[in-house]
Order: sequence, then structure tokens, then C-alpha cells
Amino acid sequence: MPAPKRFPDRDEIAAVRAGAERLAAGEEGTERRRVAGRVLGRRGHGKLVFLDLVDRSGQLQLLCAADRSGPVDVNLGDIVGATGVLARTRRGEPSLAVDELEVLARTRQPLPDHYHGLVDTETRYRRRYLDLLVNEETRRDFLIRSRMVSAIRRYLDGHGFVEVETPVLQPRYGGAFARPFVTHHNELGTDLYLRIATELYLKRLIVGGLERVYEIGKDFRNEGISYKHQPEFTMLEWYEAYADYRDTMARIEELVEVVALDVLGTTRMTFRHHEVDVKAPWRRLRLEDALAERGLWARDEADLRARLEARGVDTGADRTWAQLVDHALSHFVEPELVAPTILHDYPVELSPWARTLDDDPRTVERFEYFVCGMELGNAYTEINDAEEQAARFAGGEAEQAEDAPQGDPDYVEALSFGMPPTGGLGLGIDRLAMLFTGRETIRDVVLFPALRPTP
RNA sequence: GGGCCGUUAGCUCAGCUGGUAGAGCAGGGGACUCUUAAUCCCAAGGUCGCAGGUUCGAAUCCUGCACGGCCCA
Repeated sequence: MPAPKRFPDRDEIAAVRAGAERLAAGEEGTERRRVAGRVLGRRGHGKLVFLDLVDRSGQLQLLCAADRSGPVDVNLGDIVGATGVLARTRRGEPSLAVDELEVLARTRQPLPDHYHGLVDTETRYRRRYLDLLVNEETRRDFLIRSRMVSAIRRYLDGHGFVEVETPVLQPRYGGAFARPFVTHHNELGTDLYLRIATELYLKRLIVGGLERVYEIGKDFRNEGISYKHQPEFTMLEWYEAYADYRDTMARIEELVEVVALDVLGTTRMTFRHHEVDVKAPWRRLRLEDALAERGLWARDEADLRARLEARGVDTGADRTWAQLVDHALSHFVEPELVAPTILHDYPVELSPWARTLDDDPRTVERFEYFVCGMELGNAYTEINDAEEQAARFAGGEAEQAEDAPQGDPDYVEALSFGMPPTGGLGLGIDRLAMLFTGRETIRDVVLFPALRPTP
């Protein structure tokens, strides 16, 4: 007889278990329930067999007496559906006393050891289905990530933002400092880039009058892989018309707090051996002050370089003052930003899309925000003047960093039709998931992380 | 790119100064009606990551390569 093609009217195991927990030890209730899932434990006693059944919600013991349920022809790893009544064993284990047991699918290969779990990192990443099957924490953490993304959408949808989709394949990449992946369109006969950011398309939509837009999607950067970098990663970007970076600071603080409460029920979490609280407001720190209090603030390139070299830093790869500032930040400031911190007011050279301060043309209204030394994202008051944007692109090319943004005349033309003053923000979804789950590496919050192909 | 570490049964791991490979779990057969990593009996399970080299003899020593991990750039 072929295996059933459906198993309707199923209850979540967690709910059934909760029902059984209301019974006394040794008691059998009257409520009929149907559950289905994967058999991950089997303790046989001849005509009485205990099975541990796992679904997405939890685990429940099935109590299968042969005179009631028929013979139990089930192996570890098989997927079964069971119908029975709530019960509690003499030892008090919440159970389902099974009247009918159906095998819905067989495993043809032995599952990894359920006691030790699947430990080998390479196997966990390459065959994530096994990791999810036998390691409960893996299942839990990806469900946290999923609920986190839902909660972010809920927050933004509830505050007047509309979710949009912009091109992944772009004739000209932009919106970040990064090297792209290149691909080719056969019919058009042209190379295209996988996007490194959604920024420039989303701001075109602000020009178009959509007022508050966001996109959650993959960006692609052709760079190194590390505990916080993947070649493809998930980014949230939002743009809010009539707001500046101060408004944006308040909004990201609120969003992270609300999402944490929604998903975790608390704003306190442990990450990289630090206890942190993401409750708003966060610490705010001017970039210049952050460097000055470490004796690393100098407007003069040679002066700053000397200060860094005196600390044993090799500045050989840094060709400009701005690159030295960047180096000083990542080396001496960022690792110390443990409690949630907004670092703001960046050198104009590092920020080709941000408006300058009213009283200082060398500094822009931009912030990055950090937790436990890790950057979560980046935001600024957007340049909304076409001429200023064109000039900034031209200046940036003079910087000649390898990953410096190219100009984008089409984007500048869009701005020339007028863009309202706008605050924009990016948030690394994978990194926020690391924080929320307490995972040390981005590979543990990406279902199928990038690995070398097996030969 | 550099340094260090790892790769042995489906999974988790032993395997000493070189002497032809072992356990637990899973899988197969059997016993067992309240177990919680159930227990007990039987049988089976291997290109020791790959390729060379040294040696009478290599999982073990050497070289190269592949993949992974950590650290550094």
C-alpha cells in the first residue's frame, strides 16, 4: 500500500503536549489528537513502544501499545502521523496514547546520532537539513531569525512604509564601497552587476513620491568571507522623506527595541561574551570625540599617520586622510563600542551620499551603529541636490580607492527632478540575527552559507 | 595570501615511540507492556580526505593537493 499523501487535521505538538501536561501521572484523558512529525527516539518493550516525535513546535512522546495501535514498524528518522488520546505515563511524561499510527515517509539512511547531535561544522553547513533535524538549537535560531524579519516588516508597515523590490541585476552598481559580482545578459549582449546595495534605486522612489519605502533583500559583495561577512547577505534599507539623520537615529533605536521585545520578550541579550541591552536610547558618540579621547584625532594627514604608526599600525595601504580615519576607527574605536552606540558625524570623504553639517562642510550627517564591537548598519541625511551629488561623485573618484563608488549620471538626473529631504538607513539583517540568537558567526544564521564547492 | 589545527564506520569519537582498525549510537536479526541516551543477545559495517614518498611493513613519519576551522593581513 502506498504511503498516504496527506495527513489532515493535525495539531501542533507543543499544543498537544501542553494539554497532556494538565493530566496527572498515569492518567489517560479523553481528548483525541492527531500529530505528525519525525521520529527521533525509540524505546521498545516488545508490545509497548515509546517514540519521541518532533515537529517544528516541539517534542512529544508517543505511547504505542501493540494491542491498540497495531505493530510499530518504525525506524528512527521515519515521518509518522499518529492519532490518539492525551495521556501521561506513570513517570509523568506527557504523551499521546496512540490508537492509529501511519508511516508517512521512510528514511533510507540512518540519521546522525541524536544524542551527540551533528557537530562537524562543514557537514552542518553543507547539509543543513540534517543540522535542522537533529539540533534543536539550530531550528530555534532560524525560527528566531524568521520572526525577527517578520517583526521588522510589521514595524515598518505600521509606520507608513511601503515594501518595494528593486533590481538585483544592475547596469551600474552603486550605493556602497564594495567590489561587485559581474554577470552577463546574453540577449542584451551586456555585462550586468549584482547589486551591492539597494540605495540608489530606493531614493529614485523617494523622488517618485512614495515617501517611505523599504526593501529587505540580498546584496552581493565580491570580497572576503569572515565571521561577519558573507558574499551574499541580507540587508534592510529604508528611506523616509522629510526626515534627517536625527529622526533616523530615533527610529532605528525604536525598531530594534520593539523587534527585540516582540521576538525575544526582552531587550537584554548576550553576544560575544557581553551582556547588552538594546533598549532605547542608545549611547551617541561624535566620531571626532571618539578619536580625540584616544589621542587619534588630527586634521592633518601626516600628523594622523604618525599617531597611528606610533601605536604600531601599518598605514602603508592608507593613501588618504579619510582612509587613515577609517583605519583608526576600525582598529581603536569600533571594538570598544560594546553597549549599543551610535557613532555620528563622519568625514565627508567617506560619505558620498550624505549631506554636510550646516556649520562644517568637511563633516556629514551620517551615523553607524554598533553593538559588541560589530557594525549593524549605516545611515545618513541623504543628499537631495543633483549638483551637489554630481560634485561629490567627481570628488570621490579623485579618492581612487579600489572600491570607491562610480558616478551614476542616471541617478543624478533623477535627483534633478527634486527629492524631498530624506533620511535613509541600512541594517544588516544577518548581523542583527547574530545578536538576537547569540551566534558568534554569520554562517550560523544563514541557512546555506557560502562554502567552496566540493570537488 | 600567511600561520596553526583538523579530516578514521551514517553520526560522535579512540587508535601510544610505525606491526595490516576499535567503541558507543544509528542500521540488520531476535527478547522484552511505563521507558527517558531504556536494557539484553546475535550478526554485519572501513579506499583511515586524495596523490606521491620513506620503510620489510604507514591511519601513524615526510611532501604535495583538496575541504573545513581558528588567528593574522
